[in-house]
Amino acid sequence: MTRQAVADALEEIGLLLELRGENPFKTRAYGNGARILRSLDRDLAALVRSGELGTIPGIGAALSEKITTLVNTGELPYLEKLRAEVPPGLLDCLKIQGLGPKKAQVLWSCLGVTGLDSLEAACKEGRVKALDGFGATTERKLLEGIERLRSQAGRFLQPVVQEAAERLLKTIRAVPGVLRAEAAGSVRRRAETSKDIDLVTSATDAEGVMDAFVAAAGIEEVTGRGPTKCSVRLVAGPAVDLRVVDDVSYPAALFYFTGSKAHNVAVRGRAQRLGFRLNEYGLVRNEDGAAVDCEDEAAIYAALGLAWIPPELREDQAAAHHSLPRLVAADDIRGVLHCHSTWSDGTATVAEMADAARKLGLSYLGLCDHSQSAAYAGGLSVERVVAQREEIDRLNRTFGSEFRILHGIESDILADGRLDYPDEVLERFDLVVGSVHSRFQLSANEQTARLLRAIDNPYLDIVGHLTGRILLSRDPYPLHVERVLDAAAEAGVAVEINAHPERLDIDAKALRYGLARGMQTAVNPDAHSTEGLQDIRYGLGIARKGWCTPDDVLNAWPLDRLLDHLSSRRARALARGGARGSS
DNA sequence: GCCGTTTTCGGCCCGACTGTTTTCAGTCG
Repeated sequence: MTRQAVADALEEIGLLLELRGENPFKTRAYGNGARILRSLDRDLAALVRSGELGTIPGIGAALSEKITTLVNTGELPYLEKLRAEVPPGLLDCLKIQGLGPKKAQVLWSCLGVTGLDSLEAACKEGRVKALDGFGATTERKLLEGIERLRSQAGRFLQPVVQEAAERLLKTIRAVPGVLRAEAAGSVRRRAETSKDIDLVTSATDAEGVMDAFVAAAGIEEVTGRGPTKCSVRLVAGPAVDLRVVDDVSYPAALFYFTGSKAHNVAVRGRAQRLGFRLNEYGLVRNEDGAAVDCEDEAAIYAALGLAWIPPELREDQAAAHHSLPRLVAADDIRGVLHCHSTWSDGTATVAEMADAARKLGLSYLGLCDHSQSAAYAGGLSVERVVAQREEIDRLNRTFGSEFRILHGIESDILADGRLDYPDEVLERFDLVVGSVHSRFQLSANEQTARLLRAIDNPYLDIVGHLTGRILLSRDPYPLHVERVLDAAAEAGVAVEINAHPERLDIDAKALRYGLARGMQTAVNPDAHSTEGLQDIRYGLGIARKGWCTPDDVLNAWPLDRLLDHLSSRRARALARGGARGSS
């Protein structure tokens, strides 16, 4: 059993125990265990074999034994027993914002709620508001929550679909006779979430490819199979469509199944105007019915007088543009800004994070742990800020010129828009990220005023996760996004692309709006572990979808340029603030 | 359930907000 699957099992035990009303510290121990496993950068099976599991802080005798059983046998009787005692649908109910285990337990025991359907019925019949501790508002919010959950059902985050696609492609490419194979659809376009996975391949032996495909690991059921198309559903949830074509048709098929629908319509329209017909099998000249020889996608675009359009841009009007930007790519990234360490809620030490960044070939690491008002995340008091600085200075002396840790902070933006340290503390940081972590329920005007005041603070360098959204789970808070981006562009404050796959905040559309007004950005992994640094690839997808060039991205700049920018930006902002007599 | 240890059991991150109350419990970050 994989580390991820074991972590999921521990997490589920924690939730089931909570629903049974167990000691909260016991349930938390399972949740902690799941988090520890997810951020572990060692081989779990090897840890089990060597008996070192119990030496990991947070993993004691009980968890160690259960993890060992899961790894060795793939099952756990203890978990099966818990599952039998709690209705499975009750876990779905916990995904509703504002409904925790205590209330779910009451709904189950008093009203017989066992899932979203029975909860919806109970709400509509007014039985929920009659319960002690519940009221009409709660009942209404539960119904809204059910509605939102249903509207997002069947969508999956990038780590799920990207990794499944890569794994299946590896299987397909290993089949004899396979010439080309790629992911198409929303996965290739790097959409924030995907409904399903589309794979396109060219092969001399379609049957052989499909045989290997349906035999791949992680497939729950085969839902359809014909001569050119095979559909399956994965254990992880998403459906996968595999299309096998001959190699001549491959470029057109890849183009067609990559979409988006709007992009295909635009390009087909252009083809029509130029006297061609474009479908999933190829590009055909109308006057003589001859197929145009296109050995790859670029040739199709070229035949229509267009440069090849990167899949990330195939959402809107890209086909109407004559020149496309040189999009930022993984190779451009020089460093990371905004990640955490054990000084606050990260799982790796500063030295470990720095080491991981160096191994990725990066030349700087902006460490931005949580600030003092983030008590839940172990935010740094002023004294600990000073101590952390000493540790960072000490480490920097060991690196020489090839690597540098920047001492930053992720400072909470308070409800009134102030940052949560006085200026004399803020000025000591190399880098200040400001983020909203509380008071999401302010009105759009209040939230906007809050962000605008933060942007006016001369010490703020980067706005963190602008809208607070959590994909598939929490909507953005009300905010006049464009007004905030206008102000950030004006003040020279960057707005990050939070690269965590559950956030991807800001989104590509807002990013493009800001960039067009001169705003800068940074692709920030917001990593809480060494592994989390890898999330930068999801942020790059958004950057590219937002038409972002390397010049727009602070962490695509060499360290010298970044440091010059940060110091001159602050000097300008202080001069401006001084002139206005505010701070 | 984990940890640290006064080696047998008590403390475990904590403050703010919401909706329900009339002083608080549940949820969240």
